Amino acid sequence: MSEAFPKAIVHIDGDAFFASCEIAQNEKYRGKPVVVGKEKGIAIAISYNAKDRGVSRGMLMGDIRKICPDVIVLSSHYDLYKIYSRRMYAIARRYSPVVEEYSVDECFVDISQSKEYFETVARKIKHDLEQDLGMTFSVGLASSKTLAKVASKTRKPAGFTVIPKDQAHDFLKDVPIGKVWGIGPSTSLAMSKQGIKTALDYILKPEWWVQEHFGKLCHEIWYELQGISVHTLNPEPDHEQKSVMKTRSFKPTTNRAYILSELVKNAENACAKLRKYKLVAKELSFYLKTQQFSYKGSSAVLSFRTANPVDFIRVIIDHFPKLYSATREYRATGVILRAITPEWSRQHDLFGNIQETEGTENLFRIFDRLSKKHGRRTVFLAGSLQARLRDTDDREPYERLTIPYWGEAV
DNA sequence: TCTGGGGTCCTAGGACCC
DNA sequence: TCTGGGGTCCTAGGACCC
Repeated sequence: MSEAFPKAIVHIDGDAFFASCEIAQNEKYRGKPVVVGKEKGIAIAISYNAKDRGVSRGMLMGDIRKICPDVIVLSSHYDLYKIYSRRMYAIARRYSPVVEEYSVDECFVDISQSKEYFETVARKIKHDLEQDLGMTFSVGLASSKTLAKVASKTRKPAGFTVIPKDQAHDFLKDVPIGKVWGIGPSTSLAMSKQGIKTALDYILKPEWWVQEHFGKLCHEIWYELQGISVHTLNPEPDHEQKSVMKTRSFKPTTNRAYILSELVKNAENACAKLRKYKLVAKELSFYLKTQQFSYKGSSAVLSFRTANPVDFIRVIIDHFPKLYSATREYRATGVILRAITPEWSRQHDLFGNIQETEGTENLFRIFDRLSKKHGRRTVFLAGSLQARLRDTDDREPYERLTIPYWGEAV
């Protein structure tokens, strides 16, 4: 323990992580401009080499080829990135048991218990990561998570930055308040109205003032930026997921039937994801997003757990009239399933709802298998047909079959 | 980043109950 | 009957993150 580091937190950030994983797998790509996202037609991840050539996130593949003809375009392989991610966590755990798996390409490590100099340990972690994984990492060391994040961001890629507590002011005077972890556009705007431009401006405000003008989260950030740790690491290996969501944007429209069918499709896809991971859900919320980016939503709690879209679609159809206005243009819908538990935990309820829903759920499992065999979503509910027609260029005729009790499949 | 998709957490305000 | 004050639970929506 020292003055400079009452706690010692390391933040590790994989540089251009998805692209770096691809390069680590395939040495022939090293040093070349690599872009991941072929399947979506836009750049999801960009190697630093490609970044230097002017490629940016979200850029269309067509435009990328124009400015960078020798670009290597790859599809994304999330399973591969997960493997590298787990290796990253494992390497961090060589140095401390307290590792927070923050995201696929980032983690925090609390090395406060280390006997060596903190900086030496942090450098070793970085060295091991780069040696073993064949890619670079940006690493920050400080006495709080937020400050460690500021540090790792300071130099990229392959940066190594240390912010001792007593030097926080020097670093923060050049950090725009909106770049701080947890301060988004809205808070950033509110702060600039109060004359706060940089992170230093912010921590120089007295505590009472911060509490009076901003919420709990900002109050915590105020401490964190001074190097006083209030955000403890969450070392739970893989805390289970709390929600599953499916959303999709489309060309602005007022077409009621189409919007409803988008919702049905999202519900189907969300349930397919539940079934894939052998999960069931009890709560549903869904929303419509207007052209002006405002949201109108609704939610409901079912009396039983299910992965059957029909159960959720019933609710959606029920609530839809409350939300939809014929005079508004909409650009997206979303379906969120909450209160998620593993399938096997499902209890039978008093009214035997489980039987009823299990019957059709098995049907969906058969559909899942058909889809696996014959390509994505061979079979789906007629309610989402309109949403699906948009996706296919080849209007091949669908065959409809009517299934008793819950309507038509196509 | 004139704006994609998948997540988490916080909070204002209504409903309901003393 | 009208009234005040306070607590809890829930929902809808906001804000942020990667």
